[in-house]
Amino acid sequence: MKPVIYAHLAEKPCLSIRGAQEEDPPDPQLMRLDNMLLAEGVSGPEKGGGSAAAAAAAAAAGGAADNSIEHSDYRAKLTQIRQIYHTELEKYEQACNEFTTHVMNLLREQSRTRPISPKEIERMVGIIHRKFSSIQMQLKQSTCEAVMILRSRFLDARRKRRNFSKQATEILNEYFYSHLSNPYPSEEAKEELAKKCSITVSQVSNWFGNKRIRYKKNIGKFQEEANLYAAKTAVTAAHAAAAAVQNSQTNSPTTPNSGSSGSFNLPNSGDIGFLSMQSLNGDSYQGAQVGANVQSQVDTLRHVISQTAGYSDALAVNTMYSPHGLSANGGWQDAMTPSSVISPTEGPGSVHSDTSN
DNA sequence: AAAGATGATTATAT
DNA sequence: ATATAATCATCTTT
Repeated sequence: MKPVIYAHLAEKPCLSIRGAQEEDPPDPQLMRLDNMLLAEGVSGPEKGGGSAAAAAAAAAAGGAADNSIEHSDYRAKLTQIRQIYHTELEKYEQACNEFTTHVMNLLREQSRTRPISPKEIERMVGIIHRKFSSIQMQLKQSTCEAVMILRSRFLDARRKRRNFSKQATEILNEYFYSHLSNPYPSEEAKEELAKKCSITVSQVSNWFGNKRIRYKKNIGKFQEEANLYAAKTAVTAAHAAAAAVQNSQTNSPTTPNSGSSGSFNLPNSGDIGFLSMQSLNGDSYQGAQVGANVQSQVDTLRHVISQTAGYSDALAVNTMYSPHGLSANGGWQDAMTPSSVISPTEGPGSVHSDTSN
Protein backbone atom coordinates (compact mmCIF):
# COMPACT_ATOMS: atom_id res chain seq x y z
CA MET A 1 0.00 0.00 0.00
CA LYS A 2 2.89 2.33 0.40
CA PRO A 3 5.34 2.65 -2.42
CA VAL A 4 8.59 3.48 -0.83
CA ILE A 5 10.76 3.20 -3.86
CA TYR A 6 10.84 6.83 -4.73
CA ALA A 7 10.64 8.20 -1.27
CA HIS A 8 13.74 10.23 -1.75
CA LEU A 9 11.91 12.36 -4.22
CA ALA A 10 9.22 13.44 -1.89
CA GLU A 11 11.42 14.84 0.75
CA LYS A 12 11.60 18.33 -0.66
CA PRO A 13 8.42 19.38 -2.34
CA CYS A 14 9.49 22.89 -3.07
CA LEU A 15 12.66 24.65 -2.35
CA SER A 16 12.97 28.27 -1.45
CA ILE A 17 12.57 30.17 -4.62
CA ARG A 18 11.60 33.26 -2.70
CA GLY A 19 15.07 34.08 -1.62
CA ALA A 20 16.48 33.83 -5.07
CA GLN A 21 19.48 35.89 -4.27
CA GLU A 22 22.29 33.42 -4.04
CA GLU A 23 21.54 31.00 -6.80
CA ASP A 24 24.74 31.49 -8.66
CA PRO A 25 26.14 28.12 -7.67
CA PRO A 26 24.16 25.46 -9.48
CA ASP A 27 21.41 24.38 -7.21
CA PRO A 28 22.12 20.83 -6.08
CA GLN A 29 18.48 19.96 -6.11
CA LEU A 30 18.17 21.10 -9.67
CA MET A 31 21.30 19.21 -10.55
CA ARG A 32 19.83 16.07 -9.16
CA LEU A 33 16.66 16.47 -11.09
CA ASP A 34 18.55 17.15 -14.26
CA ASN A 35 20.76 14.16 -13.79
CA MET A 36 17.89 11.93 -13.16
CA LEU A 37 15.94 13.10 -16.15
CA LEU A 38 18.98 12.51 -18.25
CA ALA A 39 19.57 9.09 -16.83
CA GLU A 40 15.98 8.17 -17.37
CA GLY A 41 16.25 9.22 -20.98
CA VAL A 42 13.66 11.91 -20.62
CA SER A 43 15.80 14.88 -21.37
CA GLY A 44 18.41 13.10 -23.42
CA PRO A 45 18.74 13.16 -27.17
CA GLU A 46 15.72 12.13 -29.16
CA LYS A 47 15.86 8.49 -29.82
CA GLY A 48 14.94 8.14 -33.41
CA GLY A 49 12.73 5.37 -34.68
CA GLY A 50 11.27 2.99 -32.19
CA SER A 51 13.07 0.17 -33.93
CA ALA A 52 16.47 1.46 -32.99
CA ALA A 53 15.45 1.82 -29.40
CA ALA A 54 13.93 -1.62 -29.33
CA ALA A 55 17.02 -3.13 -30.83
CA ALA A 56 19.21 -1.40 -28.31
CA ALA A 57 17.04 -2.62 -25.48
CA ALA A 58 17.09 -6.15 -26.76
CA ALA A 59 20.83 -6.10 -27.20
CA ALA A 60 21.36 -4.72 -23.74
CA ALA A 61 19.00 -7.13 -22.08
CA GLY A 62 20.51 -10.08 -23.77
CA GLY A 63 18.89 -13.06 -22.16
CA ALA A 64 15.54 -11.57 -21.31
CA ALA A 65 13.30 -12.35 -24.18
CA ASP A 66 9.96 -11.65 -22.61
CA ASN A 67 11.24 -8.47 -21.14
CA SER A 68 10.83 -6.48 -24.28
CA ILE A 69 7.15 -7.20 -24.29
CA GLU A 70 6.75 -6.31 -20.67
CA HIS A 71 8.73 -3.17 -21.10
CA SER A 72 7.06 -1.98 -24.22
CA ASP A 73 4.22 -0.61 -22.21
CA TYR A 74 6.61 1.06 -19.88
CA ARG A 75 8.55 2.57 -22.73
CA ALA A 76 5.45 3.86 -24.38
CA LYS A 77 4.46 5.67 -21.24
CA LEU A 78 7.94 6.97 -20.81
CA THR A 79 7.99 8.53 -24.24
CA GLN A 80 4.65 10.04 -23.48
CA ILE A 81 6.05 11.66 -20.40
CA ARG A 82 9.01 12.74 -22.43
CA GLN A 83 6.91 14.47 -24.99
CA ILE A 84 4.87 16.28 -22.43
CA TYR A 85 8.02 17.37 -20.73
CA HIS A 86 9.57 18.69 -23.88
CA THR A 87 6.55 20.55 -25.12
CA GLU A 88 6.03 22.10 -21.75
CA LEU A 89 9.62 23.07 -21.51
CA GLU A 90 9.53 24.65 -24.90
CA LYS A 91 6.39 26.48 -24.05
CA TYR A 92 7.97 27.93 -20.95
CA GLU A 93 11.04 28.95 -22.79
CA GLN A 94 9.07 30.65 -25.43
CA ALA A 95 6.91 32.43 -22.92
CA CYS A 96 10.00 33.55 -21.08
CA ASN A 97 11.50 34.99 -24.21
CA GLU A 98 8.34 36.72 -25.18
CA PHE A 99 7.96 38.19 -21.80
CA THR A 100 11.48 39.47 -21.64
CA THR A 101 11.31 41.10 -25.03
CA HIS A 102 8.06 42.63 -24.03
CA VAL A 103 9.52 44.07 -20.91
CA MET A 104 12.53 45.23 -22.79
CA ASN A 105 10.39 47.06 -25.25
CA LEU A 106 8.49 48.64 -22.44
CA LEU A 107 11.63 49.80 -20.81
CA ARG A 108 12.97 51.10 -24.04
CA GLU A 109 9.91 53.21 -24.55
CA GLN A 110 10.15 54.50 -21.06
CA SER A 111 13.74 55.36 -21.58
CA ARG A 112 12.66 58.16 -23.89
CA THR A 113 10.92 59.95 -21.10
CA ARG A 114 13.18 59.03 -18.25
CA PRO A 115 16.71 57.78 -17.98
CA ILE A 116 17.00 54.08 -17.26
CA SER A 117 20.29 52.62 -16.24
CA PRO A 118 21.45 49.43 -17.90
CA LYS A 119 21.89 48.07 -14.43
CA GLU A 120 18.20 48.30 -13.91
CA ILE A 121 17.45 46.48 -17.12
CA GLU A 122 19.80 43.74 -16.18
CA ARG A 123 18.15 43.38 -12.87
CA MET A 124 14.76 43.17 -14.48
CA VAL A 125 15.87 40.43 -16.84
CA GLY A 126 17.42 38.53 -14.04
CA ILE A 127 14.24 38.56 -12.04
CA ILE A 128 12.24 37.33 -14.97
CA HIS A 129 14.62 34.52 -15.69
CA ARG A 130 14.65 33.37 -12.16
CA LYS A 131 10.92 33.37 -12.08
CA PHE A 132 10.73 31.19 -15.13
CA SER A 133 13.45 28.87 -14.12
CA SER A 134 11.59 28.19 -10.93
CA ILE A 135 8.66 27.17 -13.02
CA GLN A 136 10.93 24.95 -15.04
CA MET A 137 12.15 23.46 -11.90
CA GLN A 138 8.70 22.53 -10.87
CA LEU A 139 8.12 20.95 -14.23
CA LYS A 140 11.23 18.90 -13.88
CA GLN A 141 10.29 17.81 -10.47
CA SER A 142 6.84 16.66 -11.39
CA THR A 143 8.25 14.90 -14.40
CA CYS A 144 10.70 13.10 -12.19
CA GLU A 145 7.93 12.07 -9.91
CA ALA A 146 5.91 10.74 -12.79
CA VAL A 147 8.84 8.73 -14.02
CA MET A 148 9.44 7.26 -10.64
CA ILE A 149 5.82 6.29 -10.23
CA LEU A 150 5.91 4.72 -13.63
CA ARG A 151 9.03 2.88 -12.66
CA SER A 152 7.56 1.52 -9.51
CA ARG A 153 4.46 0.47 -11.35
CA PHE A 154 6.15 -1.37 -14.16
CA LEU A 155 9.67 -2.21 -13.23
CA ASP A 156 9.19 -3.49 -9.75
CA ALA A 157 9.49 -7.17 -10.48
CA ARG A 158 7.13 -8.07 -7.73
CA ARG A 159 4.29 -6.43 -9.54
CA LYS A 160 4.72 -8.33 -12.73
CA ARG A 161 5.61 -11.66 -11.34
CA ARG A 162 5.25 -14.67 -13.57
CA ASN A 163 5.50 -18.18 -12.33
CA PHE A 164 8.20 -20.26 -13.84
CA SER A 165 7.23 -22.82 -16.36
CA LYS A 166 6.20 -26.22 -15.15
CA GLN A 167 9.24 -27.58 -16.83
CA ALA A 168 11.56 -25.20 -15.06
CA THR A 169 10.22 -25.99 -11.62
CA GLU A 170 10.52 -29.61 -12.53
CA ILE A 171 14.19 -29.24 -13.22
CA LEU A 172 14.78 -27.18 -10.14
CA ASN A 173 12.92 -29.58 -7.92
CA GLU A 174 14.79 -32.44 -9.38
CA TYR A 175 18.04 -30.87 -8.46
CA PHE A 176 16.84 -29.86 -5.06
CA TYR A 177 15.61 -33.25 -4.03
CA SER A 178 18.50 -35.12 -5.46
CA HIS A 179 20.87 -32.88 -3.51
CA LEU A 180 18.69 -32.71 -0.48
CA SER A 181 21.52 -33.14 1.94
CA ASN A 182 23.32 -30.18 0.50
CA PRO A 183 21.01 -28.12 -1.66
CA TYR A 184 23.51 -25.39 -2.36
CA PRO A 185 24.31 -25.44 -6.04
CA SER A 186 27.64 -24.05 -6.97
CA GLU A 187 27.96 -21.11 -9.25
CA GLU A 188 28.45 -23.33 -12.24
CA ALA A 189 25.55 -25.51 -11.27
CA LYS A 190 23.41 -22.45 -10.95
CA GLU A 191 24.41 -21.28 -14.35
CA GLU A 192 23.59 -24.59 -15.85
CA LEU A 193 20.24 -24.74 -14.14
CA ALA A 194 19.54 -21.22 -15.28
CA LYS A 195 20.27 -22.16 -18.82
CA LYS A 196 18.14 -25.26 -18.66
CA CYS A 197 15.23 -23.40 -17.19
CA SER A 198 15.71 -20.26 -19.25
CA ILE A 199 15.80 -18.07 -16.21
CA THR A 200 18.56 -15.99 -14.74
CA VAL A 201 21.13 -17.12 -12.25
CA SER A 202 19.77 -14.87 -9.58
CA GLN A 203 16.38 -16.36 -10.15
CA VAL A 204 17.88 -19.73 -9.52
CA SER A 205 19.41 -18.40 -6.35
CA ASN A 206 16.10 -16.97 -5.29
CA TRP A 207 14.39 -20.19 -5.98
CA PHE A 208 16.80 -22.20 -3.92
CA GLY A 209 16.69 -19.69 -1.13
CA ASN A 210 12.95 -19.85 -1.01
CA LYS A 211 12.87 -23.57 -1.39
CA ARG A 212 15.32 -24.23 1.37
CA ILE A 213 13.63 -22.03 3.85
CA ARG A 214 10.19 -23.26 3.00
CA TYR A 215 11.17 -26.85 2.99
CA LYS A 216 12.84 -26.56 6.32
CA LYS A 217 9.92 -24.69 7.73
CA ASN A 218 7.47 -27.42 7.04
CA ILE A 219 9.02 -30.62 5.93
CA GLY A 220 5.82 -32.52 6.30
CA LYS A 221 4.19 -30.49 3.63
CA PHE A 222 6.90 -31.36 1.17
CA GLN A 223 7.08 -35.06 1.84
CA GLU A 224 4.92 -35.99 -1.05
CA GLU A 225 6.86 -33.85 -3.40
CA ALA A 226 10.11 -35.22 -2.10
CA ASN A 227 9.05 -38.76 -2.62
CA LEU A 228 7.78 -37.99 -6.02
CA TYR A 229 11.00 -36.49 -7.21
CA ALA A 230 13.01 -39.11 -5.48
CA ALA A 231 11.11 -41.75 -7.35
CA LYS A 232 11.49 -39.85 -10.54
CA THR A 233 15.22 -39.73 -10.46
CA ALA A 234 15.48 -43.12 -8.87
CA VAL A 235 14.75 -44.78 -12.15
CA THR A 236 17.91 -43.52 -13.70
CA ALA A 237 19.72 -43.72 -10.41
CA ALA A 238 18.90 -47.35 -10.03
CA HIS A 239 20.21 -48.08 -13.45
CA ALA A 240 23.37 -46.20 -12.84
CA ALA A 241 23.84 -47.83 -9.50
CA ALA A 242 23.24 -51.25 -10.88
CA ALA A 243 25.73 -50.62 -13.61
CA ALA A 244 28.25 -49.36 -11.11
CA VAL A 245 27.83 -52.33 -8.88
CA GLN A 246 28.15 -54.73 -11.69
CA ASN A 247 31.07 -52.88 -12.98
CA SER A 248 32.85 -53.34 -9.73
CA GLN A 249 32.94 -57.05 -10.41
CA THR A 250 31.08 -58.11 -7.31
CA ASN A 251 27.94 -59.93 -8.01
CA SER A 252 25.02 -57.71 -7.32
CA PRO A 253 22.71 -58.75 -4.53
CA THR A 254 19.82 -60.90 -5.44
CA THR A 255 17.60 -59.13 -7.91
CA PRO A 256 18.90 -55.70 -7.22
CA ASN A 257 15.99 -53.39 -7.59
CA SER A 258 13.11 -55.67 -8.13
CA GLY A 259 11.23 -54.75 -5.07
CA SER A 260 11.08 -51.03 -5.44
CA SER A 261 11.49 -50.37 -9.07
CA GLY A 262 7.95 -51.02 -10.10
CA SER A 263 5.67 -49.13 -7.79
CA PHE A 264 7.57 -46.84 -5.52
CA ASN A 265 5.21 -47.01 -2.64
CA LEU A 266 7.71 -46.36 0.02
CA PRO A 267 6.77 -48.14 3.16
CA ASN A 268 6.25 -45.70 5.96
CA SER A 269 8.24 -43.67 3.51
CA GLY A 270 11.31 -41.64 4.15
CA ASP A 271 9.95 -40.20 7.31
CA ILE A 272 12.69 -41.90 9.12
CA GLY A 273 14.56 -41.87 5.90
CA PHE A 274 16.79 -39.01 5.09
CA LEU A 275 16.62 -36.99 8.23
CA SER A 276 17.93 -39.61 10.52
CA MET A 277 20.02 -41.13 7.82
CA GLN A 278 21.93 -38.03 7.15
CA SER A 279 22.34 -37.42 10.79
CA LEU A 280 24.09 -40.71 11.01
CA ASN A 281 26.42 -40.10 8.21
CA GLY A 282 26.47 -36.48 7.24
CA ASP A 283 27.22 -37.22 3.68
CA SER A 284 28.04 -34.76 0.97
CA TYR A 285 30.65 -36.48 -0.89
CA GLN A 286 32.34 -34.38 -3.40
CA GLY A 287 35.97 -35.00 -3.73
CA ALA A 288 36.18 -38.60 -4.80
CA GLN A 289 36.30 -39.06 -8.46
CA VAL A 290 35.17 -42.61 -8.88
CA GLY A 291 31.56 -42.21 -9.77
CA ALA A 292 30.97 -38.55 -10.01
CA ASN A 293 27.42 -39.04 -11.09
CA VAL A 294 26.68 -41.66 -8.54
CA GLN A 295 26.93 -39.31 -5.64
CA SER A 296 24.25 -37.03 -6.92
CA GLN A 297 21.93 -39.96 -6.71
CA VAL A 298 22.82 -41.10 -3.28
CA ASP A 299 20.28 -38.87 -1.68
CA THR A 300 17.68 -40.07 -4.04
CA LEU A 301 18.42 -43.64 -3.35
CA ARG A 302 18.16 -43.11 0.31
CA HIS A 303 14.61 -42.15 -0.16
CA VAL A 304 13.64 -45.12 -2.15
CA ILE A 305 15.71 -47.96 -0.96
CA SER A 306 16.05 -47.62 2.72
CA GLN A 307 15.86 -51.33 3.14
CA THR A 308 18.16 -52.74 0.57
CA ALA A 309 21.07 -52.59 2.85
CA GLY A 310 23.65 -53.62 0.34
CA TYR A 311 23.27 -50.52 -1.70
CA SER A 312 23.42 -47.91 0.93
CA ASP A 313 26.47 -49.53 2.35
CA ALA A 314 28.15 -49.47 -0.95
CA LEU A 315 27.21 -45.89 -1.55
CA ALA A 316 27.74 -44.41 1.85
CA VAL A 317 30.67 -42.16 1.42
CA ASN A 318 31.83 -39.86 4.14
CA THR A 319 33.87 -37.03 2.90
CA MET A 320 32.21 -34.18 4.71
CA TYR A 321 32.47 -31.33 2.35
CA SER A 322 30.91 -28.74 4.61
CA PRO A 323 30.00 -25.75 2.50
CA HIS A 324 28.96 -23.39 5.18
CA GLY A 325 28.27 -24.33 8.69
CA LEU A 326 27.51 -27.96 8.24
CA SER A 327 27.89 -28.83 11.82
CA ALA A 328 28.85 -32.32 12.72
CA ASN A 329 25.54 -33.34 14.07
CA GLY A 330 23.36 -32.41 11.19
CA GLY A 331 22.84 -31.12 7.75
CA TRP A 332 21.64 -27.79 6.53
CA GLN A 333 18.37 -28.17 8.33
CA ASP A 334 19.32 -28.59 11.94
CA ALA A 335 17.99 -26.37 14.64
CA MET A 336 14.39 -26.73 13.83
CA THR A 337 11.23 -26.23 15.68
CA PRO A 338 10.37 -29.43 17.43
CA SER A 339 6.88 -29.46 16.06
CA SER A 340 7.91 -29.68 12.49
CA VAL A 341 10.11 -32.67 13.00
CA ILE A 342 7.29 -34.93 13.90
CA SER A 343 6.10 -35.35 10.37
CA PRO A 344 2.65 -36.60 11.19
CA THR A 345 1.96 -38.03 7.81
CA GLU A 346 0.38 -41.40 7.95
CA GLY A 347 -1.44 -43.42 5.35
CA PRO A 348 1.85 -44.81 4.20
CA GLY A 349 0.90 -46.44 1.00
CA SER A 350 -0.73 -43.45 -0.58
CA VAL A 351 2.11 -42.32 -2.71
CA HIS A 352 1.46 -42.67 -6.35
CA SER A 353 4.05 -42.20 -8.94
CA ASP A 354 1.75 -40.61 -11.44
CA THR A 355 2.91 -37.53 -13.15
CA SER A 356 0.04 -35.33 -12.24
CA ASN A 357 -0.16 -32.01 -13.88
C1' DA B 1 -13.31 -13.42 -2.28
C1' DA B 2 -10.34 -16.06 0.90
C1' DA B 3 -6.54 -19.06 1.20
C1' DG B 4 -2.49 -21.02 -0.50
C1' DA B 5 1.54 -20.92 -3.55
C1' DT B 6 5.32 -18.50 -5.38
C1' DG B 7 8.86 -15.29 -7.04
C1' DA B 8 11.24 -11.09 -5.43
C1' DT B 9 12.86 -7.86 -2.03
C1' DT B 10 14.64 -6.45 2.36
C1' DA B 11 17.01 -6.80 6.83
C1' DT B 12 20.31 -9.18 9.33
C1' DA B 13 24.02 -12.30 10.38
C1' DT B 14 28.06 -14.85 9.41
C1' DA C 1 29.65 -12.18 -0.69
C1' DT C 2 26.07 -15.46 0.48
C1' DA C 3 22.49 -17.58 3.51
C1' DT C 4 18.53 -17.11 6.30
C1' DA C 5 14.16 -15.22 7.80
C1' DA C 6 10.52 -12.23 7.29
C1' DT C 7 7.67 -9.84 4.30
C1' DC C 8 5.58 -8.14 0.08
C1' DA C 9 2.83 -8.43 -4.17
C1' DT C 10 1.19 -11.23 -7.31
C1' DC C 11 -0.61 -15.60 -9.24
C1' DT C 12 -3.35 -19.80 -8.58
C1' DT C 13 -6.59 -22.60 -6.39
C1' DT C 14 -10.66 -23.38 -3.80
